[in-house]
Amino acid sequence: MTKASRSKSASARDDEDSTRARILNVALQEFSRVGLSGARIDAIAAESGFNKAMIYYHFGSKEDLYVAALEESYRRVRQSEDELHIDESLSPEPALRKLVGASFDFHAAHPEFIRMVMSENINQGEYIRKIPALRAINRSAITLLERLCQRGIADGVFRADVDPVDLHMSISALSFYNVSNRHTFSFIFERDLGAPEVHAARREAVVDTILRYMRAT
Amino acid sequence: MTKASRSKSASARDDEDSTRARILNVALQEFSRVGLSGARIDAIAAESGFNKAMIYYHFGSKEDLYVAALEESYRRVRQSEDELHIDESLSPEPALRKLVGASFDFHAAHPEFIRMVMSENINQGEYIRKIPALRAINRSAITLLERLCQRGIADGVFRADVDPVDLHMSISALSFYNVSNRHTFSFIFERDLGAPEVHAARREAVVDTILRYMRAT
DNA sequence: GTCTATAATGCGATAGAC
DNA sequence: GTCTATCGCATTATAGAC
Repeated sequence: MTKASRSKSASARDDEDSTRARILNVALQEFSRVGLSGARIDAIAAESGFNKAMIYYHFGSKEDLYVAALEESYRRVRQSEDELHIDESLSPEPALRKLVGASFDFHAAHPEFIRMVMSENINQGEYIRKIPALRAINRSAITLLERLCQRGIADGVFRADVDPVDLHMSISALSFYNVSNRHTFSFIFERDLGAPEVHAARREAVVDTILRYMRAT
Repeated sequence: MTKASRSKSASARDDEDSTRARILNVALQEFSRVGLSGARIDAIAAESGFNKAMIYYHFGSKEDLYVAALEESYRRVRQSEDELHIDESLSPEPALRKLVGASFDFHAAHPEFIRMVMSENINQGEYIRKIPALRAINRSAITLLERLCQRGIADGVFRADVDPVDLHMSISALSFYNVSNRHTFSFIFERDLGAPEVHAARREAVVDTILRYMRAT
């Protein structure tokens, strides 16, 4: 959508939101694509249909815009996760199976988020530290796992000695790597991770890995 | 070591190697620290004790220098891996346990390699594709796993339906994430992944995850 | 709020001496 | 092979008009 095609009928407040939102959307794409140092304000201006002055008017600096984009991408993750309701009526094993599969699918569906996180780790977490709100946003995932573990332990189907944060880390690692390292892995092992059969097989392996890890011995 | 402190007594050929090697070392650090777009030729020149012209004389361009650094960092990985001899006299389970632990330790010990790989995935693998030799370098890891799987299946301790590349991917994912996502994860979950107890516990969890995955049912 | 024009500097790359 | 000096463009950021 070019700037010319934007509706001009909204209120001033809506216009302001719309301008900010549009710039933020484009910025998120750009930072995700090439990282903080690789991103170009010129490119964000051109793609958003505004000029550079507008970006500085709304966001102050390139770094502040990056922080806003980083926060926005974590917020979207949370929103997507909230839409996934792990039914408490499901028994623990199928519930965990569903949750791990959803995590794998989510990562696969949001490469731009994975790239933002990679970027920020390249930055050694310098900017995420400026957004304390992100802690609360992410820790709901742990609460969910804690309850699930408790139910599974009570039912005798899960082992009792697993730390939920550790479990979360394993699920994330297996889901994340598949997207984050796609290019180098695909090249080296000549296996196209994007191919549907490969993708499906990998999904099964990941779910299976976690389920076996949790299974009471 | 500053340029002034370098020995001047070596032959011309040695000097050339030394110059190239020194620039390459510094470049590897710089690219690993901030990625291709974040790296500064000025910084590499200053840190190596040479000037920019020397870098262009030996490597041609910033991108060519990056490719050389990328190749060098993969070569070092291989070298380290070669030093790990998985004793064929070990029975399959202890051997796999040792191999996974070594992979975890290796990743933890070489954050600069992990950062190079992250960087290159941000670049969508554009530069690694120019180094076909890297395929051979990495696939020896698969051969090792294949033999190990075969022995374990023959002994009846490993399941028979696991693809070695898939297994390699899981081991890498769990080892890699621990380093690659250290900053964001540590911040969000307020768990210092660098702390010795946390590190050791995570190592155990990773080894255990893979062992349970492979165990014959 | 939004634009054009431009300042100010950063940065990859090279010329030319030794 | 190595240096100094500098080119030339890219890029962040701002001034000032509307």
